[in-house]
Amino acid sequence: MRFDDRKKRILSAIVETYIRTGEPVGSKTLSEFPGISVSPATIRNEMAALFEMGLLEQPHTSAGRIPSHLGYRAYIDDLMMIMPLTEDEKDGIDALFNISDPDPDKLLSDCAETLAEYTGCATVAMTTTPHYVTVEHIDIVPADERTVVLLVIASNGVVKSKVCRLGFRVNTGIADFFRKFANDRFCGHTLKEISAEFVTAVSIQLGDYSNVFNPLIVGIYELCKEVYDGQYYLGGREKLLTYNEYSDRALEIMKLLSKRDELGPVIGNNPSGVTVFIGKENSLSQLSGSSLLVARFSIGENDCGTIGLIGPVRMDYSRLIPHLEYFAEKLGTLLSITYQRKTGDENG
Amino acid sequence: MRFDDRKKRILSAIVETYIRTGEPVGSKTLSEFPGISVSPATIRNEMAALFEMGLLEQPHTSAGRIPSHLGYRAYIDDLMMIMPLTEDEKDGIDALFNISDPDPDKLLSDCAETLAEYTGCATVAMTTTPHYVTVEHIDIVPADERTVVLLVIASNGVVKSKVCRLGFRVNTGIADFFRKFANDRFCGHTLKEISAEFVTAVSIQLGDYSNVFNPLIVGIYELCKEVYDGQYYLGGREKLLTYNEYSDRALEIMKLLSKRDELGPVIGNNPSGVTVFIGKENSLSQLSGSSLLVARFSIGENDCGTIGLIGPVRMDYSRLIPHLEYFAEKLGTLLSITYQRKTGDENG
DNA sequence: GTTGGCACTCATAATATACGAGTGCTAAAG
DNA sequence: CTTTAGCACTCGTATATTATGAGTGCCAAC
Repeated sequence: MRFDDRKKRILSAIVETYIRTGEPVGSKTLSEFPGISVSPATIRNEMAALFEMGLLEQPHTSAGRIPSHLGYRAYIDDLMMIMPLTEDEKDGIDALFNISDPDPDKLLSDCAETLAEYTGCATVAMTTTPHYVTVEHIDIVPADERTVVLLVIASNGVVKSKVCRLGFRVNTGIADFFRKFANDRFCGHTLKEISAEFVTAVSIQLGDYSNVFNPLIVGIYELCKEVYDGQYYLGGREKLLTYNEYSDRALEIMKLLSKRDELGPVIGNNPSGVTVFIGKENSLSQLSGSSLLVARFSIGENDCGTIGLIGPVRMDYSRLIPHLEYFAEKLGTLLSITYQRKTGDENG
Repeated sequence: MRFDDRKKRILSAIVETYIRTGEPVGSKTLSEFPGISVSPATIRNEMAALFEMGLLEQPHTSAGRIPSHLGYRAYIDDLMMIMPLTEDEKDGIDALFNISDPDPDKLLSDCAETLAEYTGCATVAMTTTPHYVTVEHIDIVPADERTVVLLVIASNGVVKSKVCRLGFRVNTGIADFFRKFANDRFCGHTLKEISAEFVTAVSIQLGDYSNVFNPLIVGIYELCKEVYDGQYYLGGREKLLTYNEYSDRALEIMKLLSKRDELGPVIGNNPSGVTVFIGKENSLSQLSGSSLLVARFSIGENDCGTIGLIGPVRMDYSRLIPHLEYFAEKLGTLLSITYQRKTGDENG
């Protein structure tokens, strides 16, 4: 049984119609398609063949056909026509990101929200930090009599700060001492290395001052952890409620999405470009009724995070895939404004 | 018609049973209540009286009664027995907040999430900044060749920082110049005053350097705005899906909650203690099927924010009110660890 | 004032019937 | 060999009908 051209056209028509209407597609409907000019009976024969090939399913005897997971897969891999974004569409998306001086974290959470609004799907946005990233510099800035701001700058350009209140008055001498101490002990170490044990070991080197400086040491640990863990934002989870596929599963999925531990590994380990997981292809059983689209984004050559869409299997792949791709690209571009590392160019 | 003791006991029993079961309560069920030892017929007479008084409603002729909004109001204001939290319960809540060195913003968002988990309601947590709060100090810290960290310290003790990348190399001279300039222009002004116009006016005073320093000036503006706007966090919106009251309204309510513009004013303007809005008492029409509990929290004497619960009108007020109150109290205590202002005590 | 008795209401569930979209198969036409 | 019309069959959905029972309101008796 050959997967000939007419079968392909019929499968495409079924997938596209089902995505649009949510109703099983029958032979009569298909016969009215422009590209398919044969009688319903012929189409029924073809559909029976496609069913044999595992590309279609039948909810019940007297209903039309819907695509199986394999059917979607064939459609996405071979049949679908991806429409490149028009310049107008690109401009529209660009306008959503029109912020003068984006804070990287805020940019990412905004992106999750915007992407959800734009696609009607739930979204995830997360960053990942490579294992080789090290602490490049630590600074401590007296801000108030008993308040300092602690800074950790990582080798990938990420800077995090934290306000620490101390039990004693801070003068420049103390600040200078601690700055030197902290930089000596932490700089050059990878973020991954800086565990609770590592920090304890450093702390005891302060001897009698160990207790006094403990809030600062802990602060450095927390900042390193924050940088290494990266961000994890969700957007538009409530969008799922608009699909009746989720009428009684929405709560379960919404809970799952907020579990970074579960979703993070699934989303974070993907090649560049857009990857599609259709229904049962998802490793998490709770997602078997959903499709997951993920796209990695990068700053220059450095892969640094993922954005993802979660929606019903019956989602508009041909529209969403290029849009997700463009969002990822845009995000990388915007982040590189903030994260471009120092270059040889030193004038200005 | 007197609102005598037996009527009160019957109303209480109806409210409590309805809250527990979600089903209209009938005379037979009530007759089995320990505190009510009269026959169903007598109870029916009393219920007819309570209905006349507007305290009960009847979904249809052959169903039991449910409390009207007035009925809930009477129950909450006069009849309900508030159970003070046991020490065990308090310890349980305290344990949820067991963080060594809380970041204030994170503390608030965690609180929203924890409170939702604890109560099964959707939650809001927000801070408000009084109009009189001023900029106390601005600092600029070179962190990297072209990177500085900008700090704004407000007179209420809130410190916010932001990383700024600049188009030129920063040395201590430039940093010192800008620090002095910024402090001269901004310190002492209320956060409210620092508008876009104010910032533009300051910027042009830099003359030829206006463009060069613009990212920093804008950064200060954004930080001031961030402090003045305060935080707004939501928690556990998906909890609403567990109540069938929301079966078809969940999306609408979930969208409403994320609109800070709409909910903020309603939640932010309340006296201290716990305030209860039952169903139609809410000024937002979308909340007419929900009840809203809000509690203000404060640092020392300074009122500084609100936490709120949103759930079905049929919520367990007698349990939730004291719990919300304790959460607010706890939050104030924990925040005061971070936000305690400098005192006369200078040793250490 | 309280209670048992009883007819009445009405939401819910269960059952029966009708409808129709869509199929698979067969046999005839191309 | 492919395509198509015809037709009996399936089965989910919609509609109508009936039964059930929880709960009420009212009345007369205690």
